[in-house]
Amino acid sequence: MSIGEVSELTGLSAHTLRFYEQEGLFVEAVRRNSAGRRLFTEQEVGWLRVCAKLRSSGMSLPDIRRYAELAREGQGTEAERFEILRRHEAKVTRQMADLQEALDVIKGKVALYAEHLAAGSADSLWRDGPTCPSTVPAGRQD
Amino acid sequence: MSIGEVSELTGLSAHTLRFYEQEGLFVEAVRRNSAGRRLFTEQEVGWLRVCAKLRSSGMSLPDIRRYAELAREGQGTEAERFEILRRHEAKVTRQMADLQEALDVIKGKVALYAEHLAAGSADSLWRDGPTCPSTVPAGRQD
DNA sequence: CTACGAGTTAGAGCCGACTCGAGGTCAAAC
DNA sequence: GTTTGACCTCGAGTCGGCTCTAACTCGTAG
Repeated sequence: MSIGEVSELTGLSAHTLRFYEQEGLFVEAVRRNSAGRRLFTEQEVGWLRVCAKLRSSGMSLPDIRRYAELAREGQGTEAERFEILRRHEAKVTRQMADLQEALDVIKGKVALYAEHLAAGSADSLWRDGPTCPSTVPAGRQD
Repeated sequence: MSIGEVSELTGLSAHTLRFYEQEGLFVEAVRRNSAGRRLFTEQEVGWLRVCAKLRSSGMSLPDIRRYAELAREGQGTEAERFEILRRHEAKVTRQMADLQEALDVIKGKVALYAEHLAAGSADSLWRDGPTCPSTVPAGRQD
């Protein structure tokens, strides 16, 4: 497969694929054809898809590289690879919890605004005009 | 409250607080004492905590600034503030889904390794020595 | 034959959000 | 009266991960 095809299949730009090769993210050296163009295997596409997930969940390139290095070395490195994965799993789980916390705050504010806006539009049914300055309650609304 | 106290309370560094002021993230101009030092109110601490959540969930500084500007303008801007919040809520929800997808992939691999390692250690009970080269099965394990 | 499209390299540039450093002011403690 | 520590401003530096550019090489189609 050419770099363009792999780019299509993985959603990673050709630039990024070359960059990843340079960064040592591939498990095996990328093969080339007679003209020096990269040739990718299905297996590499699979690996790149995994890489994409690791990246999108915040694993750093050095960590992915380390993992790839271990996979390259093969047998005997499983324990460390496992460790890397478990650490990342924990990290992502934390991330999700943080995000959920933020989401709760945001939802709280959204609900507040929804209420406020509903009340506002109810108001404008009673009074006349949108610029009517109503009594502003104690706390500023931000 | 001094910048140091607010830093404590919000978890944002003093550098970051000054930076945020400069970036126009505060709803009102930050007050100063006679010596030119910043004085913060409880309200501002509350807002900064919200900012921290917005940031940690990936809202950009320009978006937070916009929101703060609208809050500063006060009445009549609620609808747009609401919109900003709803858009961000949707974004965070998407983020969580993506993260969950990545987490599923990672968990799948973790499970695979757990299995593999359990089998490996079972092997080493039967054979003698850790470097014994067993028959490598078809697919490379990465 | 030449134009096109898809690839190649090395290296520079970009972006957001901090983060840090230098050099200075001020108030209170010793 | 000087030392400490917390603060100030301004501007530069950092970081990761791309992203883009320029100049070049191929192989094929018209």
